Amino acid sequence: MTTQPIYDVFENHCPARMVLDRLADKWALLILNGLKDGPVRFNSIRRNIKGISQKVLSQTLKKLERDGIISRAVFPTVPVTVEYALTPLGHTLTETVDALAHWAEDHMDSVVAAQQAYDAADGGRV
Amino acid sequence: MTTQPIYDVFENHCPARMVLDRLADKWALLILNGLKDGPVRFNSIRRNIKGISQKVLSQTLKKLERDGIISRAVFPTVPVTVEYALTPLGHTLTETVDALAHWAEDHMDSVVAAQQAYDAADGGRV
DNA sequence: CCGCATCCTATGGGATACTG
DNA sequence: CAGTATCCCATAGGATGCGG
Repeated sequence: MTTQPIYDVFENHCPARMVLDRLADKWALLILNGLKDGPVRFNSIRRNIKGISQKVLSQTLKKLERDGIISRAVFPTVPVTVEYALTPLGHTLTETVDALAHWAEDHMDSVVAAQQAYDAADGGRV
Repeated sequence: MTTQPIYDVFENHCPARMVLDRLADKWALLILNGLKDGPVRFNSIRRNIKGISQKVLSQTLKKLERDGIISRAVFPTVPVTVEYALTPLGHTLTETVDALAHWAEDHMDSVVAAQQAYDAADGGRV
């Protein structure tokens, strides 16, 4: 109890595990990545991220807001306008999230090649 | 223009989206993180990652192997010994994955605080 | 335009038991 | 030790329709 406050993602009940879990979500990662250049409106995000449903977007945004990673601003226009943006806390994430997304784009070829090699060997065993 | 066939994680059918999806998995992230210091045996990984089931571990390892991110080495001892390790490709990921895990550990307090504030406000509205 | 509510299916993932 | 195979349930998440 004295000096055990170091958090560890490998521990089952550590809050850090929970946080990592939130981040380990493709939709969340894509949303965060989409917000890195400034506030974006709901339907704009939705259009940017191909394939996301309105429900999932809504849910994910709310979770991220609850986590203090993004903020939600409502403008009383008619009809209403809502903008989502990264909070300062959220900004500390952009680099990392960006890195992950870029890794995916950069090494995709290698991954696809590896998959084909694997399947051609005995992975595709039937 | 020169290099426009750049893949885009925001595109629905882009392979990069698939790769990101693979990475956006808390178990995969934890496994990769656990392998960053060298080869580890199956049950050892399992013990290190609290709460992972043997089924999920097995599945995730296989996927990562298929993706060429980790390698699997079998030693014909009795009983058999199997070691998992990062491939060169996998090594290019460690920094990023590490960053994500560290972010979770470092900013967990802020996240938890944000959650409580959110719930105390109107998030907990019933 | 923003987003909640509902329905419904597919999948993730835990527990358990068995093989090489 | 290192898995594979089942069973089985909880949840994710798509589709659709309504309300502010």
